[in-house]
Amino acid sequence: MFDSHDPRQNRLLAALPADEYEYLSPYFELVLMPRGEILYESSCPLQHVYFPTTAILSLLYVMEDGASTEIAGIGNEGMLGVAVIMGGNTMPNRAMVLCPGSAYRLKSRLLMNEFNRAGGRCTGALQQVLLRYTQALIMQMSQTAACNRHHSMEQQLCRWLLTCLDRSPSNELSLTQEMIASVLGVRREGITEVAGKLQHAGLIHYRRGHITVLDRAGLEKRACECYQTVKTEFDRLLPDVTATDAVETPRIRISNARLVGREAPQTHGHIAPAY
Amino acid sequence: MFDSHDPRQNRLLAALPADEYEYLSPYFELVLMPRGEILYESSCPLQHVYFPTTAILSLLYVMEDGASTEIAGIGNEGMLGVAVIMGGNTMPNRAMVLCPGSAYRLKSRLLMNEFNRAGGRCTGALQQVLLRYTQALIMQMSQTAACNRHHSMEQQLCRWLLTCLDRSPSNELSLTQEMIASVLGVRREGITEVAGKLQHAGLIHYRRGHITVLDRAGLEKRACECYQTVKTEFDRLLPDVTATDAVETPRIRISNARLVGREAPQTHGHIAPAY
DNA sequence: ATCTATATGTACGCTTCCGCACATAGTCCC
DNA sequence: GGGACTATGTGCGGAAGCGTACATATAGAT
Repeated sequence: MFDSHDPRQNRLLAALPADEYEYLSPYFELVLMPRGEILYESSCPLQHVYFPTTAILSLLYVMEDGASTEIAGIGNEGMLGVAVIMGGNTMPNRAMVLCPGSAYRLKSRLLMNEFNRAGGRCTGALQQVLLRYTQALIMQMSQTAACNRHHSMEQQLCRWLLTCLDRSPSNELSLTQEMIASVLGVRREGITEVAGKLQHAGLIHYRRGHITVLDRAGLEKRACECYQTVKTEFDRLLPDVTATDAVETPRIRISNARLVGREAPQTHGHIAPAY
Repeated sequence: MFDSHDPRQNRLLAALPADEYEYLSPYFELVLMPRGEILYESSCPLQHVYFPTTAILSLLYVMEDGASTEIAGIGNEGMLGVAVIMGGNTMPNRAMVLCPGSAYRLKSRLLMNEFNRAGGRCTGALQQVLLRYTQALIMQMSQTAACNRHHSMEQQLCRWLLTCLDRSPSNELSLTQEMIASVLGVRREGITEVAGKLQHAGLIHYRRGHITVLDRAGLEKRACECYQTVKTEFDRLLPDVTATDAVETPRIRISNARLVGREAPQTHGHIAPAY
C-alpha cells in the first residue's frame, strides 16, 4: 500500500510540464478513500480538489426525494472540483467514492491561485489542461443526459462498466449492485436482472460487491454508441493525458506530499443516504 | 425590427465593465435567426460564438439514429460556444434556433484572444463572467440529466416551458410541439397529450406553432423541483447578470455592429434532420 | 378560394421499467 | 459458530411512454 504512490499517476498532473508540477507538488496530500465515502455534499464549499490515482469517484445529482443519477465519473484521467476554477466555490452535486483507492488532494485556494496566474512564470499549461478537461467533462455529462433518455438499462450498464474499467488498474471492480443502481438512477432489482443476464452470457462474473469483466469486447458490443463517442472525444481533447495503457514508468521521485487520513465531511443528519 | 438592437440586451455582455465591452463592441455582428436554423453541427469547427438577445437557442445531443435531447437552453442570459474558451474548437452537439429572434455573434478567435489576455489591460471580467457562466451551464446540464431520468413528461414540460418563458420577452413562445418533443427527447404524440391536458387545465393556450402561458404559477406547481433549483443556482453564480425582470433601460448607443445575413452551415447531406 | 405542406389529435398494443413484498445467501463481528 | 447486517434473487401488478397507423385541422402560397 505504501509502494509507488505518486501524484503523477493522475494523468492530468502527469500532463503538466515539470516546472508547474514542481511548484504544486509540495502541497499534495495523499488521501485513502474507502468505498462509499462522501467527499462533497450539495452546496457545501469546496475545500479541496481531488486528483484520483487509483480511486474512482462519482459525481451525483441528488434529488429532493433522495433519487440520484451520476453526472460524471472521475478517475485518474481527471479531477474532482472543476467548480473551483470556474469561480463558483460550491456545486450542487454530491461526490462519492465509487471504487476504493487513493487520490491526491490540494487546497482549493492553492489551485485557484495557480490557475489564475496565467502567462506569468509559466506557460499556462495548468490552465489549458484544466479547461480542456472541463470541456471533456461537459461532453461526458451531455452524453449522460442523452443516454439516460434514449438507451436501455442493459446498454447503459455495459457502457458504464466499460468506463469504470478504463479507469481501473485491473479488470475487477469493487462495486455493489446497489451502488450501480444509484449511480445509473435505476432500481437495484433492475441491475440484478441485467447483471445476471450478462453473467449468464459469460461477459462478467460477480460476487458480493465485486464484478470481474471477462469479455470486454462482448460488453462493447452490447453497450450503446455513447461509450465510443465519449472515449473518442476525450482522446481528442486530452491527447497527452490519455495513455489508455498502463501508467507510464513514473520517474519515481519520492513525493514530499503528506499522507493524511481522510477529510470527513459529515454524512449524517438530514442528508439522504449515499445510495 | 430595426429599433433598439443592442448587444447589451444580452446579459453576459451587459455585465462587462465599459472598457472591456468597448473593446469588443466593434466586432459584433447582428444575426437574425429563423426558427429551426442549425447554427452548429456536431464536430464542426466553431467559427463564431453567439450572444442571443431575443432568440432562444438549444444545444442538442443527437444520437446516431437521429434521436435527440436538449443538453441546455441558451437565451439572453448566456452564450453559445463556451467550447471556444475551453480550448476545444469543436463540440459534439448540435445548436439549433428554438425561438426565432436575434443574436450578436463574434468570431471565435477574437473572443479567444480577449479571453486569454487575463490580467492584462483589464480586470479579467470577461474571463470571470464566462467561466462562471460555464459553471452555470454545467449545472443546468447535470440537472437535465437527472431530470431526464426521474421526472415525468408533464413535470419536464412544465419546467421546460418555464425556462423558455424566463428567456422570452413575452408570454407567448413560438414553438411547435414537434420541436418541444425533439428537445425533450420524447414522442411528439406525448407532447400533444400533455399539452392538451395543460390547456384543458387553463395553464396554457396554444395554436399551431405558438404557445401562450396563461398561468405561470400553475405551471410552477406542476413542474419538478429542477426548475427552482437551476434558477436559484444560476442567480447565485451570475447575480449581476440575472435581472429577472425586463431588460434594464439600455444606454442606447447605436451599435457599430454590422448587420449580417445568416451564417449558413450546410444542413443537407448525411446529416439527420433537425427534429 | 383552393391547394399543399405542416401541425395537431387519437387510438391500440407493446415493452420497459417501477414499486412492492418478500426469500435467500454471503460476510463480518463477537 | 451463531447472529446480524448487507447483498442478491425473484415474482407480480401497474404505470409511463413508445411505435405505428392513421384522421383532421390550420397557415400560407398561388
